[in-house]
Amino acid sequence: MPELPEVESTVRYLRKLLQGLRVAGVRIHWPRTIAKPSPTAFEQGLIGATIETISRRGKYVLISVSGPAGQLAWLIHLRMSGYLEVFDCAEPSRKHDRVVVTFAGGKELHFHDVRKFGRMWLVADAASVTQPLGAEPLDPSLSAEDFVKRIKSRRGRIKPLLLNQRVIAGIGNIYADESLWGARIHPLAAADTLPYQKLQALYHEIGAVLTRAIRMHGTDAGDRVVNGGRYKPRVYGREGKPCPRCKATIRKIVVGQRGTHYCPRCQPRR
DNA sequence: CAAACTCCCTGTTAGC
DNA sequence: TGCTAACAGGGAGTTT
Repeated sequence: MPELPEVESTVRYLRKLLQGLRVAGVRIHWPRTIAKPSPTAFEQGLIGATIETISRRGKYVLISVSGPAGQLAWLIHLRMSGYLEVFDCAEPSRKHDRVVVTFAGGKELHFHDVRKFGRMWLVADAASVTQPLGAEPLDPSLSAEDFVKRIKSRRGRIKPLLLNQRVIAGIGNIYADESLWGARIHPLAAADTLPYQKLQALYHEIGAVLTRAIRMHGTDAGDRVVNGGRYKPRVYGREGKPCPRCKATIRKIVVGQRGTHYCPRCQPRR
């Protein structure tokens, strides 16, 4: 599932291939992919526009385009199973392609999304979509103190907090489990009672895990990611296998309706 | 405010 | 072999 590292990899990939191209056409195979505006308005707004900058906010791909109607923000969220692939020349739409954008010169961007949860927006201001997002975990301006403050100001268990995009943006189920394992924190720990040092460790662990995963182009956890990730999870998806640190058997529980993996020895409760 | 639940989706897998 | 049901999960929305 695409989380921050996978989205970041995708952004770097798109940046190399799409910058400066002019949109020639749009094929929408699954209209619900277009969250805003209507599919027709999306198509009309994009055609003739030029790709300027490509960046990331949380798990959103942000593409700024300039068209006859001025500056617009094209946002893409891959959700569960989406991925973006660029082709050098015309390519027929495949089975799970939901949106295909063609460019002058022949290149094409295919949005492939088996589960149909992925969404796109074309809006005047990206912030209208990304407004609710919390801090960027890799932004240098987010200090350990800020992070701890954000977490401590909330009640509730630590794992659902990490998954809450309004608190910290970009962390999904895999990297939440990986970070908590790294910081030796039990996923059910009450966030506001965790010692300062533990949360500081978590802050550093999140940065380290995400950075390492970006370097590996994300996780190879079944669902496909462009460029094929090589990040190997330590606990995620490793139920019943030995903890890489202490060899205890990794356990899987449900926290906030999400499968949660942890080491009962490294991450004791309380 | 927290947490549980429902919905959106389909490929994969377990069970029979 | 072939069927059905459970499951996975990001995020929005609703209910407890």
